[in-house]
Amino acid sequence: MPSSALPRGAHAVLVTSGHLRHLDPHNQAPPLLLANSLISAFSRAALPRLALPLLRRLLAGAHPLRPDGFTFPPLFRAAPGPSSAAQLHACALRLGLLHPSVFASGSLVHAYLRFGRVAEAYRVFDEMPQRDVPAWNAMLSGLCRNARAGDAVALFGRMVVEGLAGDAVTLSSVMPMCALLGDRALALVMHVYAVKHGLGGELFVCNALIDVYGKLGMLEQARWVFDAMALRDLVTWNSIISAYEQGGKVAAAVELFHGMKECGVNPDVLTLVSLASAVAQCGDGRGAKSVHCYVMRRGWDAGDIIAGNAMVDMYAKLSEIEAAQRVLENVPARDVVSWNTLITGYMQNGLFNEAIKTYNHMQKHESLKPVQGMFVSVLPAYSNLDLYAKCGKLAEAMLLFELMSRRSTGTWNAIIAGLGVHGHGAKALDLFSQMQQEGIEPDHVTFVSLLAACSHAGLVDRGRDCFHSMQTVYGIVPIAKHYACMVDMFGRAGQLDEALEFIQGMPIKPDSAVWGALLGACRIHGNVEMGKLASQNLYELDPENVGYYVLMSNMYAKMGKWDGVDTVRSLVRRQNLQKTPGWSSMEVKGSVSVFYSGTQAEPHPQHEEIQRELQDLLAKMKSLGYVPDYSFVLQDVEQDEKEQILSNHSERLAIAFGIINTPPRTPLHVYKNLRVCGDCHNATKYISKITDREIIVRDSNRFHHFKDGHCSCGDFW
DNA sequence: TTAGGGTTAG
Repeated sequence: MPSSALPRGAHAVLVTSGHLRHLDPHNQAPPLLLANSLISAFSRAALPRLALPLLRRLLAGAHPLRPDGFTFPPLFRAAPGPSSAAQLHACALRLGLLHPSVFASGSLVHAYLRFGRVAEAYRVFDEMPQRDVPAWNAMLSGLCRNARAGDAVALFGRMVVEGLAGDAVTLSSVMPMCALLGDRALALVMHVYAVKHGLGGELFVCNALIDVYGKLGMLEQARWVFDAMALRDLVTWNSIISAYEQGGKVAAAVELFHGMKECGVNPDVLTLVSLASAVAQCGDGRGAKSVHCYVMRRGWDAGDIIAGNAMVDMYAKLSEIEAAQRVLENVPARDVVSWNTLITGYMQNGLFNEAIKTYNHMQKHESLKPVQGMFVSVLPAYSNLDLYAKCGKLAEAMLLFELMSRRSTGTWNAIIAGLGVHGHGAKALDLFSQMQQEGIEPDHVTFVSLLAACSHAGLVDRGRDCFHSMQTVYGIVPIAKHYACMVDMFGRAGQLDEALEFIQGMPIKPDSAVWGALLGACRIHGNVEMGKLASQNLYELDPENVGYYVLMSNMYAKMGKWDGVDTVRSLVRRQNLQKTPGWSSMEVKGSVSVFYSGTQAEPHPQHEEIQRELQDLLAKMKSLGYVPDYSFVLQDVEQDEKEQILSNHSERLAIAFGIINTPPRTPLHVYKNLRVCGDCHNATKYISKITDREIIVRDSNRFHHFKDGHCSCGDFW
């Protein structure tokens, strides 16, 4: 019976029981060759348990054989872990079989890198007397797999310097690094390299190019590569569809999906993952259903965790939370990502209680530890965004905080700051005591939050205590920021003389934040004389900042001191000061739009609509009694132009954009880089009433929560 | 019936 007719298992039994030589008396093949073939076959079948004993049998069996250069590469490939790779490495070295064989060394490099042993791989690679292209490729691809993008690109450079031309494998290994590094120029260079080396038509190279261009947002280039391809496979289609989907061109992504089917290419899980994200992005509920059906028909939702999670994410993004939940319940091997997706979905839809319930459920029933940082990352985000958005939801944020198992100083700082900006000074102080009880060491950031909390809540004495104990108990030397908080605290409470005295007693030079706090307080309380003192210091410390001139001018105007207004204006004119460009951003359906004050060289795509909305609002505001406050305009222009300038402030553009692009009564969240001007502050009160929306503006100073014609900040302008 | 390297992901 010829040995080739034996089933594989029989080979294994024969070989491992020492009957190799007797396997087949008619077979002329030398026993070593036969053994090598078997080792190779087993390792290709990923059966290290069968492959590795063969080596032992060869070396120490009844009839020992000396392995040759062909024996080790498949063994390296089959190594189940780094320690067995190291043992094989030592064995090959002992037998003198490693470095003479480029093949063996190259595959050992690959083996080490599979287990993240970069240093060992480098050592073997550097010791190789000569290296061929596959050896370079093993090193390059391994570095890429270990996310060592910089090293990989550097090594590729070394290869180029040594005059060795890479091949298609080289390029498709290194190309993804451009995306990881976010390096568009490098992507173009690699593309040129590919064309120069005649690899521009290689399937894998093109696929990698499309993927990289897509990830870097270079859709035109991705499309160009795609269109030029003579042969496309599943990966090609997946890459181009994903590129369009990630780039927000969802209609094109869906169209390509149909094109793919017309070409007779069968979609796989990854195709549907992109498609799910595309239909979710364009709010296509019906599309979502058909994507889900497609996935179910193939059983992917039950069998493939990525597909299942993608379905959860899709429904969550469409605010179909119940559907998301149902899908999740049917994902058999739910992991932390699955839960995180659902919880994030709840959060995005404002269902904080559901999020917390789900979180509890996950911990109780799935014995899954939340990824370290899952909530640590969510919480600060919420203290800055959602948390502030819904003052009433502060309780839920606190609950989330309670749920967190490991709380660091940073987490505590976040929740204390969150409480502080909403005026819950006393609660912030309570939490601080709790923090002390738990033995968490506060840092200087904690005290900035605490002092700001005291300031916002008008707790002057408590603030003074904090400032004191910070130094005596914790040995933290106050920095200018702490002093500025103190000045702000005295100032808001109307204790302007205290504030000034405090500044004069400072052991360090007061900076612009300190004087700025005083100026702000002077404006609130209408103290022009002290305001002058503060602004003079500010003009010296921060002469470029027009904001202080605006405040001063506004103050003079409020008091009817028009000559003061003129003086400030001429100061601004004489120095030819340019206002820091103000911008505001707003997030609608997960994408952020940024608006700049005034007319733009490149107007927003919805410019006309936004202007119409603003005009419409202005008319309604005026009918309710709104009077524009031109003291916030320093430009010397006609009155109607001033009105135009005011209503084109970036925060108003953002608000108008939000009104146009969200359903009625959806709360609007605006972030502004500068302080909201007094006129916009007033206007936003009216807008909140007219549109019956909550409008939350986070400016460089604080949160403003507008609702039903009022603002939570309580400042009067 | 003898050998090493490659592209897409929630």
